[in-house]
Amino acid sequence: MNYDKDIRKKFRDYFDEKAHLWHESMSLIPDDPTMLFTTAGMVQFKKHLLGESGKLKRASSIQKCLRTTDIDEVGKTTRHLTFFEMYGNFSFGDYFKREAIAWAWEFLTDHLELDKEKIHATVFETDDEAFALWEEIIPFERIHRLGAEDNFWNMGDTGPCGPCSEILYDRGEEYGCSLPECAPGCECDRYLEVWNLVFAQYDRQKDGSLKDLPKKNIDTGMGLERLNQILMSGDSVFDTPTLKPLIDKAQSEAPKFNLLSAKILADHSRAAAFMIADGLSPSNEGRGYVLRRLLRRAALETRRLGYKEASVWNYASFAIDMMSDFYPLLKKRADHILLVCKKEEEAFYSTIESSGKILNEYISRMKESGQTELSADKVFKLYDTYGLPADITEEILMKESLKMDRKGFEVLLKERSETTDWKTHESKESYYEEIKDLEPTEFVGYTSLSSEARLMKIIDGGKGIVLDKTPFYAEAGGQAGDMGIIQGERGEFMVENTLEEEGVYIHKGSSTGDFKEGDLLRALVDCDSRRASERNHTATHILQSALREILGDHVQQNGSLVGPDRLRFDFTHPEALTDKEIQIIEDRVNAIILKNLPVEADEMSRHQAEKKGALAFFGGKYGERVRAVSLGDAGDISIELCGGTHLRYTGEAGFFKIISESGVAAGVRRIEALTGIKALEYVRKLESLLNDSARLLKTPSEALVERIEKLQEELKDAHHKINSLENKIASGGSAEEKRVTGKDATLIIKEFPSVKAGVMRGWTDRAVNDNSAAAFAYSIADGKVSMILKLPLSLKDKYNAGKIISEIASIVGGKGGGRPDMGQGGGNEPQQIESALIRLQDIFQSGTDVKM
RNA sequence: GGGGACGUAGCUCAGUUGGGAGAGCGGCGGCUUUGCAAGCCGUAGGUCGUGAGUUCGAAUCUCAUCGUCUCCA
Repeated sequence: MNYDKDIRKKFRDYFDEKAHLWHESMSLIPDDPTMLFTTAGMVQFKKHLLGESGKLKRASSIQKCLRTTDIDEVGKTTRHLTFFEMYGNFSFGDYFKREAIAWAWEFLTDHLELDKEKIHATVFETDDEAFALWEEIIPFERIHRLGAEDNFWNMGDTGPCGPCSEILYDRGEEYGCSLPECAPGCECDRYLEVWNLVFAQYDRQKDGSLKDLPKKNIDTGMGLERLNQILMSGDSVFDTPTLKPLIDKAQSEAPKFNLLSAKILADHSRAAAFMIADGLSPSNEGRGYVLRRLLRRAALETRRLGYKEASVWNYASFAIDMMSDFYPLLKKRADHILLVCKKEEEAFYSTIESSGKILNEYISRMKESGQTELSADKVFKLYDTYGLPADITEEILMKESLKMDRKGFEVLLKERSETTDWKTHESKESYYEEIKDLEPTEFVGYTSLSSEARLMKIIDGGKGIVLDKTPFYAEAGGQAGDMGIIQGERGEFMVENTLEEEGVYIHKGSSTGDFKEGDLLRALVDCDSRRASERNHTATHILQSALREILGDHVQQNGSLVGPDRLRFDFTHPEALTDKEIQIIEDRVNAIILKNLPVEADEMSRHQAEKKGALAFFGGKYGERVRAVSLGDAGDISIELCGGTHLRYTGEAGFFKIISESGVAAGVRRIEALTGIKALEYVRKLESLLNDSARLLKTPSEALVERIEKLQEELKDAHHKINSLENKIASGGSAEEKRVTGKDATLIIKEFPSVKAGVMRGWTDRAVNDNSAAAFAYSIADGKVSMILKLPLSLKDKYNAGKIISEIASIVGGKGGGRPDMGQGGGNEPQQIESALIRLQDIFQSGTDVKM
């Protein structure tokens, strides 16, 4: 038996037979921005479990999941993983405890032939119903009542919750902790939790009390790796078909094998591959940071395994090969995944290098002062600010026969993680409560831009209205929602945006006049902005096809935004586009537009669309019936699954112009472009900019560049000339200089016209050098005095220029300072300059230093 | 969402309580030399991220802003 493949099939078949609707695994990245990742099979059915179900009664799935709460346990225990798959069957107000228990039992014992004698069950301490149901199957000694911590499930502080029942497998005493009290519920490895059956029967109120749910749900989850482990009698989840080969690979290839590192690497590289496949990029915040952390932890382990260069990608690649039978997306995006891994590893290595430099400074300082242990706060600073893992710090220190305060570091780390507050984005506004009883809106906007409609409900305090049918396109698939107007007999509603929730279209905006439910209205989409959006949307499809044609098939959509003003398209590509490439792409897109090819949208089955080779955006959700938009005759330019609205012929897009190309993340580029009138306006703006510039420079626009180059040169020349002239003025005209014979040296004083401080400095330098005298320069401009005093070497020990200038400056109402041989200062009372000069001469004549 | 650090020459960076914008590599010119990342001399190259403020004076201090790096469930 192929433990992996065959069991997947058995599971699906078993629940198919029990009339469950099979659901493909959803993305690891849920739509819900308050959730970091898909952490369980139920995430896909969250709405159904909350009682928002439509017709769906029974469902089953194998869901890819990611959990990082126990990331530090991975590899150390027999059962923790960050990425795992979960079998699950679900009932929404349909069957309940009896079936859930009986089927789980039947599947495990009849279909997978687990040893019946070794199966235990746990139930919530007060759940007599579940206990009785189990008693029909297994002897009561193997049924255990456990408390809320193990056997009561909550979705949140309020909402659906209920007791659960876990099926455990007794692996035998040799895996136990050998404590006398060892029993199901114990932390040790003897009783392995296989399958958790959740009986969602209550609705927790705000006051904490429990109310019976009108529709009770079943939510079950069984870890695929754990099940395989039992079936294969493996010691841990790493002894299963999707992880063991990665360990073996490390054993045969790594320069320095150790099992723990291999396990961590196996888990993390696999998780990273899946995350990237689902469109995530490493970043320093939110979900992207979790990916970065996984990749960096993996990279650290490759170092422990003796690798000297980036090699996580090598393991990710192997994981992709093993898993792409079930997750074809992995294979499809393999190049991109490996590229992202490599880039992130390289980034990690360069971080280590630059933070290593700082560590080296610490080390040389330690050696100077004879310290042997690096303090905890330094270790922490290196880690927290410069990204140098403590393990690497220790490794480097050890080479220098030094130590670090690891305990102190860990204390700081703990303090740190306790004080942080980590939130994901705010939950997007939901109108679910207000619209849950409404029928889905009929959308007529593919074929028409206006429609008679009946007002079904006014929501959001009058800022939203729902109709029975509408021509307004709701924000989806990157295309912006429509704007327009809804007219009634007693007023108008200006629609600013259109949203959709559960099939109900919500027109957002403001009303002038009076509306009430049941009114017959006329809905009119703003034609211009809709057309503008359509131009951009069709152009996006053309752009995608041109990119694939010109850059290669590795180009995959990684997000897009289509509004009336512009379009934005993100796609996978390893490097920045050259100007030449951008031009070729622009040319190609415009060529397709000019051919005026037909754009057609057809509804078909998903299977049919796949057969035609339609491109599906990887993060998109598609049901069984899909809409395929094809460009060109029989879709020879492109076919994409798309619910958006489009032009009828490509020619309607008008002029297409790329306005920017930039990077979004490693391996992901972003193109922004304009179509139609907007593109024309853009070019016009450039044109007038050019014309204005040309007019200002009094030159034909063709000669603009040449003219600017010439002007720049002239400007530079002029600067040089001014500089040398100012210096000449400064050095010449000795008549303006005043010489005062001091006690220890001559003092030369000179007044400058308004010039830069640099010129005065230059003069003082020369004056001091040529005459071995002290030099004082000053100038008066804009009601301010500025001055410089420079002393010859011979006065170095007796006089302090900084201090002298400080006193002189105070006379003119300012401050000053500097070094012993040179001081600068100034003030804003030029009328006092004479007394300042007198004081200065006084100092030199008397030979007294100024002490402050 | 919250901490921390950094933006100075083409590149890597230095610039020590505010007081002459620097080094190394690279570029260019010359000399020397037929040996692999050669040597010597000279030279150009900077809105010190951007904007405001404090000050006689800001790369340096304060605030804002943009960007990069990094840590945290």
